Formats: sequence, C-alpha cells, structure tokens
Amino acid sequence: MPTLNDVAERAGVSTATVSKVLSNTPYVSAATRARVLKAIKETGYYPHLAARALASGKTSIIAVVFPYIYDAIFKDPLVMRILEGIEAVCTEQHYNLLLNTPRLHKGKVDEAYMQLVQSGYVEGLIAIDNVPAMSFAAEAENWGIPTVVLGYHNGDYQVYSDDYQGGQQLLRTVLEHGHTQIGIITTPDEMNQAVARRMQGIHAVFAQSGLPTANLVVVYGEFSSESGAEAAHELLEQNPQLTVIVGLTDRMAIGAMSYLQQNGKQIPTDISVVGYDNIPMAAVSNPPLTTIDQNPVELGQQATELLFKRLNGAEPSTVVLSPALIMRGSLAQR
Amino acid sequence: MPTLNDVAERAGVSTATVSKVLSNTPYVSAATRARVLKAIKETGYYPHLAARALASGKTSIIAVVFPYIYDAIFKDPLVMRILEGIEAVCTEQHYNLLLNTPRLHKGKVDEAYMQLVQSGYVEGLIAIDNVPAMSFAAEAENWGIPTVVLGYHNGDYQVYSDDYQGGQQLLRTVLEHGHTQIGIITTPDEMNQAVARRMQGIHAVFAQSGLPTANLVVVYGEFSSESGAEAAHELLEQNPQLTVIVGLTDRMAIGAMSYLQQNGKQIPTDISVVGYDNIPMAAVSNPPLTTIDQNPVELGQQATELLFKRLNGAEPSTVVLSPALIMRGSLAQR
DNA sequence: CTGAAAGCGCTTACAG
DNA sequence: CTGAAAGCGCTTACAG
Repeated sequence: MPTLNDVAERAGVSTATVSKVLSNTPYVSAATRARVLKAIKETGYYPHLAARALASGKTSIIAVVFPYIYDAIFKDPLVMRILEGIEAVCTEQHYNLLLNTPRLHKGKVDEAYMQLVQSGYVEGLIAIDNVPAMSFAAEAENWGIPTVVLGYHNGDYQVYSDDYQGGQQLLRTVLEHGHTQIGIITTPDEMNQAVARRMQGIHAVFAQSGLPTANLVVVYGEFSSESGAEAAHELLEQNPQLTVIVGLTDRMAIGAMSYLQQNGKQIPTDISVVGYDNIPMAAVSNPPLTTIDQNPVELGQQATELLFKRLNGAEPSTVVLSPALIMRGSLAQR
Repeated sequence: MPTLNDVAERAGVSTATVSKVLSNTPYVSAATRARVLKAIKETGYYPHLAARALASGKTSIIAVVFPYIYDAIFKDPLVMRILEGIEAVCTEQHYNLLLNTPRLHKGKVDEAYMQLVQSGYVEGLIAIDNVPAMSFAAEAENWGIPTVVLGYHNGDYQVYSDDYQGGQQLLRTVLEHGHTQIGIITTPDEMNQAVARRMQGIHAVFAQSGLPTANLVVVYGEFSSESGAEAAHELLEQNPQLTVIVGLTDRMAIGAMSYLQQNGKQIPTDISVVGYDNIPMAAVSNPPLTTIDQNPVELGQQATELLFKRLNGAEPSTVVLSPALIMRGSLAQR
C-alpha cells in the first residue's frame, strides 16, 4: 500500500506539502498541487485513516448507538430505516459508520460502549434512545465526543418526531370516524418516552372530546406483536363494547388484528384497528393498517446533518419533525 | 484521557511493560503485573485503539458490507437479523462493527468502499452478498483483508443457508398437501443467487413429481410486496386453475396474499400461499404464512466465528446451514 | 509557497 | 523479567 512518503518522493516534494494538498490548504502553488495530484493518481494512494486519526483526531467515523433491549431492537424495522438515512448522509460526507448496541446494566455503563467512546475512533455519535433509564449520549459527550440524540433523551442537540402531535392526530381521526368506545394498547411509560408522548397526545384530545372517562380503556403491551395479541384479548374480555383498538406501535396493532381475526372478528366491519409507525408490514397487512408515519429515513438524515453541523463548529438547534397520518382500510366509519 | 505513559509512570515501569501486561505476555512477574493492573484501574485507562491500530495493524474493527441495491436493502428484515448475529459475536470478542453499503456501478468499484478497504481500519470483513454482478469480497481480500462471504459469491471462505434444499423442502411440502397446479413467483436469476437456487430446488422436486410441465407456472417479481401482488395478478389471469402460489421471498408472498384477498379469494380455502424467509410479518399475517426459515441470526454468528478463526490464523471451511420449514395456516390440504 | 522536525499513543524486536 | 528506542503513517506548528 502506497504511503504519503511514496507520493511525496514521486512528486519531488515533502510529505508536509502532500498533506497540505490533501487537506486543500490554500497556500500551495498550482504547479505543485498539480504534480502532487498526479503522483497520487499514479501511485493509487489512499490515506491511511488510522494514522490520520492518531495525528489529527479526525477519524472520519461516526458511531451510531442504540441500547440492546426490549424484544430485540434488531427486530424493529424503524431502526433499519433510520440507519438508511444516517448512512446516506455519512456516505455523502465520506464518513464511515460504526454500530454499537450497549447492554443496559443497572448502575454501570456497558464496558464495550465505554471502550468505544474512549477508543479514539469516534469523531461524532448519534444515540437512538428513547429509554429513560440511562443516557448513553451524556456519557459520550462527557468524553468530548459531539453527540446528537435521536429521540427524547435530554441533550442539547436532539432530533425527534413529534409523538405528542402524532397521538393527537391519531385519536382525532378515530373520533372523526365516529368511534366513542376506544381501547388503547400502549407500553409502560418508563420503557419508551416516545410511546409515552403518543399517549399524552391521545389523552389531551380525548379530554376535549367530552366523552366519559370510561370510554377510553388503556392496557399495556411490550412492543412485540404477541404482546399486542394478548393486550387485545385483555381489552375485549373486559370491554366487548369497544369499536376500535389503537395500538401505539404497529407491531402491537398487527398482533391485535391477528388476535381479533382468529377470534372471528371482521376488520374493520366489526371493529377497527389503527397503529403507529408505518412499518412495511402495515401496508400489506389484511386489511392494510391505518397508522402514523414518522419518516424514519428523514429522522436519520436530520440527525446526521445536525451532527455534521456540530463537527463543523456550528450550534444547531433541535429538530422536530411532524408525523403524517396514513389512512388505510383498517379504520372504518362508525 | 489517560495514556499508556500515565499508567507506566504511576506503576513505576516502562510503557513497554504496560503494553505487555495489556497483551497478556507471559514473561511478566506477578508483582509487576499486579502493580500495572492497579495503575490501570486507578487511572481509568482505556487503550487508544487508533494508536494501537497504527502500531500493530490490529484495529479491533470488523466491517460488514452489503451492496446498496434492489429495492433498498435497508428494508430487508433479514439483514437486520444477520447483523444481530454478527454483533453478538463481535461484542463478545471486543470488536467493533463498521457498516458499509457500496453502490453498484458498472465496471468500477465504489469509491467509499475502496477508501474503507484501504483506510487501515478494517481488520476483517464480512460481505453479505448474493448479487452475481461484482464481488466486494474479492476486492477486500486483494488488499489483504481476511474476508468471509455470507452468501453465494465464490470465495474460499463462505457461509450460507442451503437454498437449494430449502426450495426442495418447500415444493415437497406443497405437493404433499395435494397441490398439482402450482404458481411460482421468483426473481430474475442475475439478481440474486440465493433465490435462483431455491428455484433450482423446486425444479428438481417438480421434475420427479411426474406432473406435466404445464402444471408449474413461473413469473417474476423483484422482491417488493408490490411486485408480488402484480405477479399474483399475472399468474391468476393466465392460470385461474392454480391452487397454490409459492412466493420465493416472504415479501412477495405477502404481496400476493394481499392481492388475492383484495380480489375476494379466501386463503387458504380458495388458494394456498407459501413464502420463503420467515420474516417477522409472516407470523402475524392473516392467515399466518407457511414459509422457510434460514435462521439469519445463526448465519451472522457463524460468519463472524469463521472470520475470527481466520484472524487467528486457522483455515476454516465453508459452513452450510439447513433451513427449516415453518408450517402455518396459509397452506391447506387440497 | 515549502520543508524539517516533532508528535499523536501505541507495539515490537532487540538488548540486557 | 524489564526497558530504551525505533517506527506505524499521518498532521501541524514553526521557520524560512
């Protein structure tokens, strides 16, 4: 593998000069620059990033971390889409993408994660994080790594989808379709702040609806479709009068649909179902699921762009994206 | 951030000695080792991996690459599960995971990918790759990076699921259920070698069935559920006599189901559907989809373990995993 | 505009 | 068993 030295010799200049050409320093004569560029092409030189990292602290590596929890985050299609957005911007900026999924231990921070933070590899970090328990972002920031939070963890720099507004939209749509007996499947507040906010948005709209409190029944699932099915069972057993079930994640909503259909219910004729997330499955379920789209690719892009602004010394402010309602066949007029 | 030097001073030894303790060299006295370990703990020292990389060539970074193609690989749930398996082994081995998705250009290799390969960051590489067009693995291997192929691309070191056998199993099961009028949705051979092998397995079993050639109708999709829906439309328009549709990816199979149901067909009463991949959706579709599971997490793990064997100087041989049939409600006896 | 030299934080023969 | 020294491939003041 050719080194800076090889290029310098070939061009008849010092390594310092080659380095300057590489970094686009203005004070290099056009002639020299041309010679160096030629030598780079001829030798097929690529910079050795690990060496550059050591000398300059610039590693060209962005780390993306998300906690390893709750029904295997690797099963969440949203994460993949967010990664897609992150990847797009990183690639465009000639940065590489490192993945880390710290385990959640009580009290102390994951070893491997701390190792990574202090490895000298990470120039900037994006934390996908809606778990209140512990902030991985803060840990990185403490060690001097510019960080952006993708989610609700407090941080000076964050990007999130407005789940409160999404919850409002969802319930408003349900009410507009004439439903007054509503079952909700949510997750425990301490598990996920995004879902918790969706719930707050729902409560806000419901409070203004003038309906009796008893007309909104809430049960808890834990993200998986299985838990959604169980939750639907629980809901209907106690409240056969429900005309709609709102699952605050699509996976739970689809689990609920599955349960309902296996128990002889027609959707949406007998009962409507709506979800949240617009995972790929939502478009091809039977019937297709009415849901809220967070635009995860855009979330990933925005977070990465925010991070690059920070790396370039700017002081960007928090980005909040509005979710969009996706109307499909699983919600009927009542 | 404390450095090796800080530790050495505190322990009253040379940096060379600290380095030896860190790398578990045997020839260090117990007393010295203890003093060094103590100093490491007291200073909160973590090695600077970029520096180590430069000095030793050991970067503790594994790159995972998959080509950026065909209906957004980021939408493929299998990739995420494979990553899960890779991540598990990497974490256990204290390695970090770098992601790269080279673009497919005709002729020349993706710039960013070549940059990565020559960056000095990559100690080993796993290529998830079933596209015949170009081998990213070969490129890395050429530059001296030990590589494992996860898929069918020729390479000395590879791991794959036996898709031929999977195809056989699938059609055998379909035949055992009494179906004799069979529609297949596959993808063009040049797009994906794994799917191509499934098709070969199907043809092999069909040939032995003694059924007339005309009883097996093949059309092409391109991975997305939409393309599966279209393919189903195409199949039924020409061949209303079909009693089963075999989608060679779950997404296409689910798209087909969706189309059938929207056109008034009951599944599996009117027509059966089976898929391949066992994506999460398959378990909660309505009805749940009979399919083939490749065990993607295991694939990821095996590939990573193979890679570590190589990094440790061994000469491991190719690993082939057997897929498993998952029987669900979408396939009925005829 | 260009280059000599030090240094980034490690590891690795080599000598003792 | 331990340490001095060179070196990994780059960048960055500094001097000219």
